[in-house]
Amino acid sequence: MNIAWDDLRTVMLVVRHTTLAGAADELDVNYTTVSRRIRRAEKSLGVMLFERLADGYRPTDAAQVVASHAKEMEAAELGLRRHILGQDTHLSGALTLTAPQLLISSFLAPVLDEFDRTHPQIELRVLATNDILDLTRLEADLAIRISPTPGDSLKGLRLLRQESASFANPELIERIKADPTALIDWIVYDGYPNVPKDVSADFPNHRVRFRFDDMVAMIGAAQAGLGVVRMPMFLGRATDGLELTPVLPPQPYPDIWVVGHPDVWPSGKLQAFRKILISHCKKKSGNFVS
Amino acid sequence: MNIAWDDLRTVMLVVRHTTLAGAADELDVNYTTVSRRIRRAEKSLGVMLFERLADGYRPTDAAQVVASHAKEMEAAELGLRRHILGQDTHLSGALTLTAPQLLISSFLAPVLDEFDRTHPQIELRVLATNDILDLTRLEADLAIRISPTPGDSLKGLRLLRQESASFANPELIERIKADPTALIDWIVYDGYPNVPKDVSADFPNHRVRFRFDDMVAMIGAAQAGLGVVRMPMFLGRATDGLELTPVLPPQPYPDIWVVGHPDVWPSGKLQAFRKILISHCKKKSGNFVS
DNA sequence: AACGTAACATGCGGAAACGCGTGCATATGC
DNA sequence: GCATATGCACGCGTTTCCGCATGTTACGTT
Repeated sequence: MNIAWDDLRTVMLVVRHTTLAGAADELDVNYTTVSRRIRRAEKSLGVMLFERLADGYRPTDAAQVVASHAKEMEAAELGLRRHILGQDTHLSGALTLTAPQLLISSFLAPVLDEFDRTHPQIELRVLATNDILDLTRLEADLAIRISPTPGDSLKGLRLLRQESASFANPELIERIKADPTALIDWIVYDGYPNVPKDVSADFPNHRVRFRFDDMVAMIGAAQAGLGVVRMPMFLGRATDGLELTPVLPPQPYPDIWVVGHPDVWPSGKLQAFRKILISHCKKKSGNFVS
Repeated sequence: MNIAWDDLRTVMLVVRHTTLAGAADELDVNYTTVSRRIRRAEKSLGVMLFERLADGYRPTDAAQVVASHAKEMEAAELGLRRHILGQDTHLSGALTLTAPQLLISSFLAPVLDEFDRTHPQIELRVLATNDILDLTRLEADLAIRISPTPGDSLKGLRLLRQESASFANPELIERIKADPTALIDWIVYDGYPNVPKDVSADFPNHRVRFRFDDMVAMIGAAQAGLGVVRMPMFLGRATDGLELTPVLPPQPYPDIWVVGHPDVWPSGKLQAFRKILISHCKKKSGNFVS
């Protein structure tokens, strides 16, 4: 009654993906191998783990139990890997960073450039996504986030306090200036689907003209003059064809943080990155407030 | 940066055994394989794990870290195996039982006999030892113990309440009877190295003649007439050549329990064994008290 | 109805992992 | 001081495991 730990891991991944092929991808082996490992696991445990169906493997109750225990094992493995990463002082090898796309293109690019020049031995991988990656699972080593807090069980440093304001293309701004009482069109983000509350009393008439789920698209629409956009100060300033308009006076906006898992935080590579990042933020902090 | 779980397990076992050969035994592979797995683990983790010394592998700090996380993984694996065992209703396959040697030879043998006749498909493995095996680690499925409680986090049933008393060989008993005031020689157990406190007032003079660390040897000495022994009632009664003597009146003694891990407890095989065990205990309970 | 897709099953050849035997170093015992 | 035991390193032959190519089945589309 001895069961190979790798087979338990394989069972877990098949339960998670519901297909041999999916599990095989994550394991970086052929799905045939996954099939054989499942068979071996069933034999060692003396329990049927999956019903073989045309559209995939359906886990039995026993497989769910195996998967839940394997998940605990995986958590321990991740803990180990984080610990080893955190103790690693070498300034070489891979470093994975994640940040919102717009923050990278409009602000972080120089940091990446300087970091790569300073530490050419470190291969920096950047995951530019608005998704919140799971640093506990090491989906990334370090994240730069726009958020009021660093998040549960993560360590963080506040890099920048920032404000938001309203931006539009110059022609639209001229029109508004010419007649402040005319109806002002807004382009708003799905997350905050209304006209901002604190608009200036000088501009009494507003309506939502478009709602977008993507900030890049909103920027394009604003550049085309389709309306006024509320966005972080730094982003409006960094975007060609947009200018500040006093329709919405500057107001608080979630801060920019660099966050990481406490286990990984002390790593030499992460320290090195934070050093360059922080010095860059100090230099540029003026761009983020009025 | 992908590490095979079986390699982590192997590192843990080498840390635990300090030698390749020891780990290999437990893994049931050749020690050459262990050596190769260690090397592979060091390569995947990018860390030295052991100093190769003449008398074994000495773990580095990194190996201790690996081992401690692998231990968490092992705990999860054991949890899984216990759960599967506990859900198993088949009345076939292996069942491992542990009990003190003397309890088996003097009382439990008929239970084993009846169980084997009733369930010939179940291969019963009996670990006759005074050591407290770790049921959490599945060193045994079920234990019969002489103890005041079932023990931490284990489930248990009290099988029998019992008393102890003093026994000696018939000639010695005659001599004591002839002169109750003469000096009485005791053979005592290392765990309780003095003459019992509650000896009868009719026999005022005692001394410890021998101390033993093994009950079987004590019985032999008592049979040879070397002294009086305090032992559980059932044991004295079941031993040829010993008889009850009133030097020490019957007094409380730790109860006999059957204990198991709660995860494993519901298993069909365990239920079947307990059923036979309990009915046997009910029949024989008179042997255990005065 | 024919076709395409997305699953898994199966058979085969090659690569990787394994076990065994041997050799070397160090400690232990007579 | 020599024999023995224990523990690891290394090389070789074997077994096992794996990836690839192909076959099969179910489902959906045209």
